[in-house]
Amino acid sequence: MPRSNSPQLQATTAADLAAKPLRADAKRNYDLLVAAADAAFTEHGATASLEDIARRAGVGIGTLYRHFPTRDALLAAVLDEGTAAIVARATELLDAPSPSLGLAQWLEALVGYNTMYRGLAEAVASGYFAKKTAPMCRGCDAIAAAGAALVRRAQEAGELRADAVPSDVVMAGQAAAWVFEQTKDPEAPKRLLATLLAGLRADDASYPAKRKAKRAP
Amino acid sequence: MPRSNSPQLQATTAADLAAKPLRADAKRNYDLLVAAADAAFTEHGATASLEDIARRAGVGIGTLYRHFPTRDALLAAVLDEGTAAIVARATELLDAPSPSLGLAQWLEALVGYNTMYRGLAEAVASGYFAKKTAPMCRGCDAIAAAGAALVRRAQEAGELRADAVPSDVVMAGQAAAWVFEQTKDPEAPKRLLATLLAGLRADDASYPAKRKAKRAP
DNA sequence: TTCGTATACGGAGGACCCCTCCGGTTGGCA
DNA sequence: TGCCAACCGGAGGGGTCCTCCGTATACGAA
Repeated sequence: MPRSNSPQLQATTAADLAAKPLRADAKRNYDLLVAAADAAFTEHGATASLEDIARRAGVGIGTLYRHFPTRDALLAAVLDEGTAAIVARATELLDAPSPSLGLAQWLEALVGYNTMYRGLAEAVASGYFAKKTAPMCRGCDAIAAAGAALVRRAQEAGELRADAVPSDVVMAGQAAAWVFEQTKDPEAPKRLLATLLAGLRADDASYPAKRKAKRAP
Repeated sequence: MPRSNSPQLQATTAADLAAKPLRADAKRNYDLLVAAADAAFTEHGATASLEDIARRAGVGIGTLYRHFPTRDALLAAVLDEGTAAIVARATELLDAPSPSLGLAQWLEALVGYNTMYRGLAEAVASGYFAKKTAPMCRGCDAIAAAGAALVRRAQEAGELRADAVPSDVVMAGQAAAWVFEQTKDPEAPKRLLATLLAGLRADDASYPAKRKAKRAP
């Protein structure tokens, strides 16, 4: 069911970006694997057994590893559609009337994305910091960039503290997703996000936050 | 080095709370295991191999499982001291001149606690929601209660929004620790905590947070 | 249509891990 | 000193990850 050569952010996996098209059987197995992985991840979370996924797909374990050398590669392929969607949503919300409200809406969407499978927030977050070669990286970078643009827009509109770090805001979205995974309470991430955004509002008078108050070296 | 029958919160493990004292060899192996586990967790994170821990302790795997039927039981034993300390710190900070500053300081300590081993934030957080029988639960409940007291004090002092959910604040501390695990940037959780506390300040004018603004069903 | 080969397949197998079970050992009391 | 409850150790079954290589097949060329 997933897999759709989305216009932006296509070529998520090595298979896609290789010029030569896959052989017919390879393409078939690729699709079977992605579908099976989606089902398994949904059922057992992002740590579902890869051998089980191969079994579900009716394919040898070797075939799985040939197509997806790494669990993250498979995860990235399965998430392809969703990743494209969240990035698209960001560019869409770049035109929202209220920049800060747009950011808030996007963060909520980000939580939804990171919440598709159990353990996903962790996998995605680690994608941000993985070496460039990691397959997850492409998607994560795109998401981070998309979020950062929203943050900067809100800052330029004077709705967000100028000293807020864009990547922090995106990371906070991940953290909110993580909180949901732990609490299983759908309201928990919303509350977290709300107070977080409140703390990011432009009017300063910040918390005790000892800004650059480190004692001299 | 760990293990100290701390006055409050003693009897963390089944072994402690059983009236009859352990036989000499059992006690010795118990201590060896806790020490080995501390080293292994430090080195490989909270998912370190239990068989490796038994090997380090020079003890059979069966002995490990007899003393600690569950990985969480072992983790709880190893964390014993730290748990007592974080709880003690909370009661100590209950007397801090500024309630909100006291809360901030405690949250920073909480991040430190959850950051002792990689993957600890996850383990501790899941302790909050585990069934009562889980060994981790005792410690987590104590921590949660301690944190909640600090939150309520700040609320009563009018320094924190009255509608803030105490457990949310503690959970946010866990989330900050998780963020550190991901980013490996020691400043990241501090910034997160700072904006969070800023968002929790008493003066309302909250974010777009559509409080109870759901459209009618 | 047939053939040759690059490409892809599958699963056995080694390494690791979890956890249980039970025959053997030992501490400590009578 | 002797006994036995308490304790020990590790073999073993089941699971997962990942590699490697002999076998099968898709498909372009003849």
